[in-house]
Amino acid sequence: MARKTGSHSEITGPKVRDAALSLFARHGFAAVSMRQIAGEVGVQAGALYLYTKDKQSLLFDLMKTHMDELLAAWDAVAPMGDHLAQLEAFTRFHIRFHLDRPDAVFIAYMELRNLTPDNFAVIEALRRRYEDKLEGILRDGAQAGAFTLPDTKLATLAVIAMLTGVNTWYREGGRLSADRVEEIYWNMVRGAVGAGPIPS
Amino acid sequence: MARKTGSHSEITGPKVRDAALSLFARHGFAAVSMRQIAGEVGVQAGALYLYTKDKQSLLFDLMKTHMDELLAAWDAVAPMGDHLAQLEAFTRFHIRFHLDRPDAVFIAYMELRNLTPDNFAVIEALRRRYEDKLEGILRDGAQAGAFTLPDTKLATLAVIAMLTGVNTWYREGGRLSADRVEEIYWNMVRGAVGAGPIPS
DNA sequence: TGAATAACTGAACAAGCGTTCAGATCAAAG
DNA sequence: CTTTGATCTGAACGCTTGTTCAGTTATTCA
Repeated sequence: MARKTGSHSEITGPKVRDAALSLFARHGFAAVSMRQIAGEVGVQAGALYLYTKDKQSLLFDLMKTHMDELLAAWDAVAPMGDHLAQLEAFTRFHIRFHLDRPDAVFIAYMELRNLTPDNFAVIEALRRRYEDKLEGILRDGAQAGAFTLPDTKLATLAVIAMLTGVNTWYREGGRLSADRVEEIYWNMVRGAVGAGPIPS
Repeated sequence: MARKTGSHSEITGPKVRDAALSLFARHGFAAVSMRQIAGEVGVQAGALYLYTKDKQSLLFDLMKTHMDELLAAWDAVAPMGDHLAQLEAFTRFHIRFHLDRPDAVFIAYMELRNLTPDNFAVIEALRRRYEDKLEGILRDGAQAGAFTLPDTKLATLAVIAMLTGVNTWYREGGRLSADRVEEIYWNMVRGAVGAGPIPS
């Protein structure tokens, strides 16, 4: 069964989702046709509309699911320890989570402008909520003297930009393992927030 | 005169360039039609082909010009001082140059996948050459003991990602001046590369 | 086996795409 | 005033787009 009769609001068929994710990431939303997606699934274009209301909903579903998973995954992991440990946990979590889903991350960052205004507002709010997780850690840590930050908001955006950047170059089986990348970036993040030298 | 008879290789008409730059940045290359660009210029679609060979060349020209200007601007500014001064100069230059041309930067980062393989190779090589400027500074500085870097290549990519990220949130007339942003980011970069505490 | 419903096809729709080109229009030069 | 060449129009080209839908096939359940 593709859907409950008369409703498209539930989860889009996994094969359709996977095909759209991969194609949107590779060629961009606007450059991919419904017929290409259908071809990847092994079906005619018309059949896609049993799984999704339209092309826009397909994009929105992908981005919404990604952001929901991101927030849920962090909430499931967010530690209670000292400020430095929290920041380290966030750093490692962000790198790992993003490296595990390069296509979804790519789409979530590059296709924002192809969302309708309503859909954009939803995704933007989720992105903001995620940023706030890090900003909270940095604010509390700065207040407690664990970090030295001239501007908490800018530090938040700078750290996220730096960490997300890993996705642009990391390739599985490359020179460095994901563990080693985490390690190296954690050291750079620690320095950027003025958290003192590396403990021996 | 739009062009020398029989050749499209020279500089694309400025009005066409500007219209394409703005539209590509706002909606994406694939989502913008030649008719939209023509409408912005105040001309019929056919007239665009007096200024550009085809849509792909229009995109390539924009990206190529941007990268050429980026490299030329750095070469015109690159200082000779100590390693820390060089890194500071690069940091400030990168932020300033990118904040001055947000549309071109956006296109150069987002539309790489819409280039033909040949055109992509050209742009990619220029991007690599720019990265090498920073990597040289970091390598020399690390060797001289001015920086503490576990991995020079990763530090290069991390710093560039962090700095380019400014473009995603900076708006003229906002909370912070470009000068102040440079200042704050320079402190974070200094910390990330292990260049010691802020001098009083 | 037969009935019901899910899953899908294949053709059609109007609209828009990049690109070409014969001809109109315009500006400058002789 | 005529000629020349740049500049641009407007229509046309073949093709692709997202989306719909009547009709066919496959699967499930009694």
